Amino acid sequence: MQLPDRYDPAQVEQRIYSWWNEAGCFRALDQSTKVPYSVILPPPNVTGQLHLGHALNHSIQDTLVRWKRMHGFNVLWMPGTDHAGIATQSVVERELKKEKLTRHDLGREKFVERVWKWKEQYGGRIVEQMKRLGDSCDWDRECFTLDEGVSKAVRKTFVDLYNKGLIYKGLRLINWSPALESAISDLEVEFKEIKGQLYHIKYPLANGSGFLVVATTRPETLLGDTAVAVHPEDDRYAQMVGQEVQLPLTTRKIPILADEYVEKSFGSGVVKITPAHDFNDNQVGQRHGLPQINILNRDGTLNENAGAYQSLKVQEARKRVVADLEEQGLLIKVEPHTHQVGHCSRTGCVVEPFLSEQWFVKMGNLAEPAKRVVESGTIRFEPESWTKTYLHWMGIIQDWCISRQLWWGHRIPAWYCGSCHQITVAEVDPTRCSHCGSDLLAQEEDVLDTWFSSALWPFSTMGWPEDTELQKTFYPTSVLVTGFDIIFFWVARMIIMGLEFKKDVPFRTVYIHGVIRDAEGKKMSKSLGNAEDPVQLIEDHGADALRFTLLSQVSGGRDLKFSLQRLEGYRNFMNKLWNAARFSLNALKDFKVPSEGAEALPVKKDLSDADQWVLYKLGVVEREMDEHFKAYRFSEAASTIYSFVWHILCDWYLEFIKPQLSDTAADSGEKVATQLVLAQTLNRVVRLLHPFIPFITEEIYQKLPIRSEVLMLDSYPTVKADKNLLALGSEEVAMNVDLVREVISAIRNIRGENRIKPGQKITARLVPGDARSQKVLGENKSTVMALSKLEKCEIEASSNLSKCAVQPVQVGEMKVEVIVPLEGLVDIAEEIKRITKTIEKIKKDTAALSKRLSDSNFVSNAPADIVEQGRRQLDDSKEQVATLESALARLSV
RNA sequence: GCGCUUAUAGCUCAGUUGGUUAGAGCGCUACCUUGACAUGGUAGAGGUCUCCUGUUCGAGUCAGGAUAAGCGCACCA
Repeated sequence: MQLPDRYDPAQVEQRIYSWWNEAGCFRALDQSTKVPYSVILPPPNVTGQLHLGHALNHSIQDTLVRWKRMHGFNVLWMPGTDHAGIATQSVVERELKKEKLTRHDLGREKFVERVWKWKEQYGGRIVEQMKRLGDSCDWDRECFTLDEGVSKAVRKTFVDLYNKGLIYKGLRLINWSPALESAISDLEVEFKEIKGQLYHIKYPLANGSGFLVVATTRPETLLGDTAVAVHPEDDRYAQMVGQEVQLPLTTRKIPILADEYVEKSFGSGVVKITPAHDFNDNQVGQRHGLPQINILNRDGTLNENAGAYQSLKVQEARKRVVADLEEQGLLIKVEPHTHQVGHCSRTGCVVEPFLSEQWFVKMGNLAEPAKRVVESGTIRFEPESWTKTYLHWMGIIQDWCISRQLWWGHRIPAWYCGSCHQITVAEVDPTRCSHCGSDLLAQEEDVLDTWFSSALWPFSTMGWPEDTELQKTFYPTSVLVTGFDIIFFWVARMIIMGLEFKKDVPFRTVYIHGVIRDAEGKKMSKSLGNAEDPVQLIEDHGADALRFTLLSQVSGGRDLKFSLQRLEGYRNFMNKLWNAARFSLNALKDFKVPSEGAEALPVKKDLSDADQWVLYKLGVVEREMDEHFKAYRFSEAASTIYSFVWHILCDWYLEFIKPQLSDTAADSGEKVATQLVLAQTLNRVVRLLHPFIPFITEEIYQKLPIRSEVLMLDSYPTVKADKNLLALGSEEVAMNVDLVREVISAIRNIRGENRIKPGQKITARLVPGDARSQKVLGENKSTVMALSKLEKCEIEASSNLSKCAVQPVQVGEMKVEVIVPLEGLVDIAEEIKRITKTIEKIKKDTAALSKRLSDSNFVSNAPADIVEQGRRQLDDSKEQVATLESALARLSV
């Protein structure tokens, strides 16, 4: 079988994915004797396109899930999409706008129909993109937040919470988005620093005896003022408290009151109080029983309470109010003033505090148990530092405004009675008022905040409120993987709802990863134009390369910077792996697969040092991979296996075995053993890599002589499970091979530094300093010769350093002097430079050690083995320097 | 204001419980088309681990402080 010399992911990925999917590899079992492992995918918006943030989030989950699946768990990765109330409604409204229509022209029913049509047409797009990435979700169970089952769960939770008094409706000051004409929650408000103005305005005293100066950033809201306030202990104004001021531009007189909320030192120390348009003023108003005057319409224009300014937009009204004040001589000064202004996170418009009837969830009592499960460690954040942020937020939590004045979403299951005006809340659409029995019922127009249904996701997707096997098996889920930006929006609310309705946490561990930034560290966004399209990246370089790039940077929840160069680097790694497989398959073409397959063991006496070395290294790698995975150290795991493949397998092992496995090499027990080791190693390497890079590994696996049916369903290699094979590698032999490598590197170093052409055959003299080195060199002479291109290799007992390059080599106790006679080869000056440099380096490196050893504190207090180790090392270094100096002396003669 | 995070090579970052001479990728320099791979190979250059103080025989790692950058929450109208 001929493989192309370049790996082409486009030829592989989609074919492999369909094959897995059709074979049912992604399916979870409702019931099984296997240990369950479940993850719910944070449902992306149906309107969404896969971005790098998703790619990162999904790569982590897919890697975890594949790893667990290979460990024999019954794995459920639950996929789904979110109806995303505002986002989706906006998309369709924009579509309508092109037809010069608004949603009101269509009416609610027609509009919602239209959104469903849009969803049917485009909602699958992001799911298709997820498949390109390799997500091994159980697609048969895919959910949508407006599905019938999920909707049932939403209704049930709403009704339950209402009946428990935890959901209420009330006239409250809420955050209002004039662009959406809807309420939004506290979390949907983003504060941005705005350079505005602070206007100082005269408020004349009603008795005509003077005026107060009020400083405000929002002069137009004075039309809704119902008081001015000063600090109770402010001597400047003490005698005025209880009097009235004449509110400018109106005919109203409003009281001067005292409240601790006022800061004496800010501005003039006098604050206008506008209870209907400011959260702080609202509280002051409640304390003092002030009236609330709403001056805004739903669209952000001023209403009839604004008199002459009615129907102006806020900004326009502000200009006019300021101009009028100035004309009346009431404007004292205008100062530049930077302050934080709330903006709608969806539309970017300025959020208005707005008085309106909304539905709320009472959070206080619900938050308590949700705090406790994190405090007690029942739920663990990874990294742990997010615990503090979570608890802080839970401590200051406000009631959650859950009603939205939208049409797309879960319509609130509350009905208003036309005759008794009471509210009926029910899971099933009622025909009669539960209070008076009238059939004059009208359902609430508002829908629920999208996050309300998301909060139920861990169990609503598993069939709740029905009592399903799926829940018994998979709830609570094992781990939740998400970004920190939705800890409050989503994670906290899932914990609250899980505890309330399932009486158990929704997950045990919350793994929080960082945010993807561009190469300059800027947040990626469409508007900045720095967002890379993962689908394009997959097309250019393959999903595996993209996944590996992302995972190699996932460490401790830190943000990661995306660079194309790095992606190309890992694309190259895929090619390297591919070619290693290509070479190996060729070297194994006459390999006779033993009947034991993956269980087959080579005959111990036939194993070469290189074979034992690679098995030993593989064992170390497998142990490390296990530890890294368990601790969510993705970048470490990625780099561990990367360097094994490139720097152990390719750089050395394949080179070691080339002569033995060449087409012309004779058959022997040793060759068979090496072939078996190679076949086993390759098999284990693709298994180790599979969770990171599923496609290329499966493709290679399918061509391997030793394998079972499907890689993704094969087991994950662990030292414990396969101790027979890996036990054939020994640390002792591994050290021997390390010595051989060091010797080869030393010869190459001499060649390189002395500019000896690669084609130039040279002689090396190796002087072992001990019996073990002598034996090792003797047994591996041909390997040394092949890999350092020697014409002749002498192993001698004594050194003759005359006109020679020399390099001392040491591995553990084994010492070798590597000598290359230079007569007639090179300019001696180069070698003098090289040796001098080496001596300096050794001296510099051991300076600190030497100092430490001469410190009596260290010698008497440090553990004996550390001191002993240091002494030996210092002695060795001195010996090496002596050798080098001797060679140096003879060079210049 | 409260809280969190980060500072290691030119760049991007690893570095787990304190212990040999601090690592990788990219980039850079020189050489090499050697029968898996030029998306490659070999060799090399490049670091006062931000600073100060402490704990310790020993600190990139632990503690305290400073500086700088980033983020979250709450905010003075």
